[in-house]
Amino acid sequence: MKPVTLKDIAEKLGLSISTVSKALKDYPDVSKKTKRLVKETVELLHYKPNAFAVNLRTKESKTIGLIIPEVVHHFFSSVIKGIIAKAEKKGYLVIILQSNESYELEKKQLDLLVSKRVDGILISLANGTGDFKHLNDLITQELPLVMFDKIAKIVNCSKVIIDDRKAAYTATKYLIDSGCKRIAHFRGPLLPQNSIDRFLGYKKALTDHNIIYDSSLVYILEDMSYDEGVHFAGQLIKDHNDVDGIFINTDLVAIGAITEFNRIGVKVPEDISIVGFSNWFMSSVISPSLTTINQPGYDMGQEAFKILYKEIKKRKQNLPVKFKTIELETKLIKRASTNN
Amino acid sequence: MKPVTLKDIAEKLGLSISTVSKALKDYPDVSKKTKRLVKETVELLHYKPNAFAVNLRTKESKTIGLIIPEVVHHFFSSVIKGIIAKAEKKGYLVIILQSNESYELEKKQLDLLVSKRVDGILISLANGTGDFKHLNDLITQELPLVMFDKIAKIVNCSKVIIDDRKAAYTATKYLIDSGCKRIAHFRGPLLPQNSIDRFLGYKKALTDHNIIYDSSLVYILEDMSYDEGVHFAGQLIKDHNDVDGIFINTDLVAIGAITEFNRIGVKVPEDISIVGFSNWFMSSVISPSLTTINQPGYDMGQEAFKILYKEIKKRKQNLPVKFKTIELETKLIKRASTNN
DNA sequence: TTTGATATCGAAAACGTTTTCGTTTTACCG
DNA sequence: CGGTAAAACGAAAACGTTTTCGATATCAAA
Repeated sequence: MKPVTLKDIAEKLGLSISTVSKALKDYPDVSKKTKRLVKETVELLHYKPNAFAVNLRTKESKTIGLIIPEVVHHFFSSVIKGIIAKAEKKGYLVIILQSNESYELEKKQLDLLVSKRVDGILISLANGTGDFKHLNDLITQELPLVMFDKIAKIVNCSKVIIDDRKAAYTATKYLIDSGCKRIAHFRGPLLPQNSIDRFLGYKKALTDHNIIYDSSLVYILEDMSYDEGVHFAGQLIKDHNDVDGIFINTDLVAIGAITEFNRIGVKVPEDISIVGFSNWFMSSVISPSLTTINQPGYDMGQEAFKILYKEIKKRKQNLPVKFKTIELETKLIKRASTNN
Repeated sequence: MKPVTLKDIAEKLGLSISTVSKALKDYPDVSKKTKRLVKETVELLHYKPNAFAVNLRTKESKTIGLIIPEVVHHFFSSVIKGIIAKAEKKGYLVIILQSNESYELEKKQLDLLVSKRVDGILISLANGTGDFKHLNDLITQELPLVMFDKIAKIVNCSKVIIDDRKAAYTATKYLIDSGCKRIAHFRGPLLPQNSIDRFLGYKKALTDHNIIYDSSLVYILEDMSYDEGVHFAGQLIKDHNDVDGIFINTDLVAIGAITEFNRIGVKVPEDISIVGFSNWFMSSVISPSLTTINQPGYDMGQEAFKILYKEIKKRKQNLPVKFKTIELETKLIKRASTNN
């Protein structure tokens, strides 16, 4: 019941292992006759090359690693889908690991992947990640690495991102244009670049339109959950009864907020307008439906893999690789949680 | 810049490769002194065992494969999370593939995984899968296989499921108990076992409560999407103006239906009560919130991996494995889309 | 000192493939 | 038929580990 090997085929055909191997890879120094013979026998015996041996010999696993903060998440699962779709086309498999937004775990997972000797790594950073040695180590090891969405600008590798700052600016400006004068912001934790950029976009939109920035209107959320949305919506109303708009870092939180406003009788958008971020499917369904920024998860996954794939190929041929950053377009999706 | 190998350590220490290897695995025939020495040098040189070589030698990859119909799906991403959480604890990595509800693709992905020589496979069947040869082949190859959620009863392997029939019965009975007399059913495609079972549960609940089963009230959906929910909700109203309840195969469709009913002025639950299935997060948020059956995705993932892990261990020791089926509890979540 | 036991180590095969390089066979031309 | 070039094949090393089994070193007891 042992699996069939090249040796078995060679013996059955009275050939050498080398010839069989070469026949299968269409080497020019094997006659058409034997090639045909070998391929027939391969079919017959259901031979499958032993991936372990191939890996060892060729020093590549045709496998990449993917680390994301959280799997149960509309945006990230779209990314996953984009990645495995593209990867499959190129003959790569994808190992998925979750950092749970923890720096320690992220480090451990990264280590796991290099031990497994994946050919490259895609990563979206955990909120807890403020130190980047583990990533820089990869780069000095010359292991292809591409960061997407939650990136660190300081790390020298390829990246796939959106312009969070611009998108946040657009979102906030839309609130201003629709008549809001006093606009709050529910932002994410302090470390991640995207929550910083979204905050900066929000702030710039205000000052550009002669609205004084008031730091007491900015709420720092920890885990960006539905429950936090509920909580801070209530809190906001207590703290500031004059707020007429909120730009919220992520849709899930915005949905929590809308639910809470519905419950306590704050009318959206009549009393308070809301713009979210990411365009979760849910956002089109909640009532009132949520105006938000569309974040192209699927495309981001595809692009990230495409870059990684190119870098893997370059490295294999010992060619120099130059890192690049591509920025994907976002779009404001206007719905019912804002006026007009 | 070559990676450090056992040989490097052996040379540096004037030992043999065998001794170094054994020192690292705490063989009893290596002195404490050399063990310490070896381990120090391992730290010093940052030695990491070459996984390819280990795989080849030990004939195992410490990797499992996971095939699901669709990644961007609340239930399935919960399952994924449960699986990788448990797998990580046991030192296993998870390769995820997507069948896109296609039988052909499912077969191809399965093939990919066996070529990669994963140690075991977890699978939830595609809607299009009606033939099971590809699965039975795995079993004769003695490759551990565990099916979950969307299973085939006929395939002889371990399974993790819920009692779809009972759950559907409960859901339908709840509609009846809350006063519905004429209850429609939006079911899934014909092949998958769970859409069959849910239909049977629905039917039995009706007849057990003296409601005549009317096949014209059963709508067969193809891809279980939000859009289908919208479409069939409209259709139902046209076809039967006397319907006062619907049991819908899955929450996403139910949400489409609710949205459509809201739009065309059919009141839920006053005019029509709705019960869904799966308990997507979204269901608690839509208005009216959706009464549904909770399906424990995370637990299902964990259980599935636990069984697979045991089977892998058994096989390794050449012990006989007996297949088992575990059934997880479901729960009716009462919300606002039903009376009372 | 010899013996036997025990502790410590190393040689070597094996896992299955890829690839280089040398050897043999075939074909062709003079 | 001899010679040469091309075509077809095979031997063997290499990838880095694990593990068996035999070899050596150590030490106590006789």
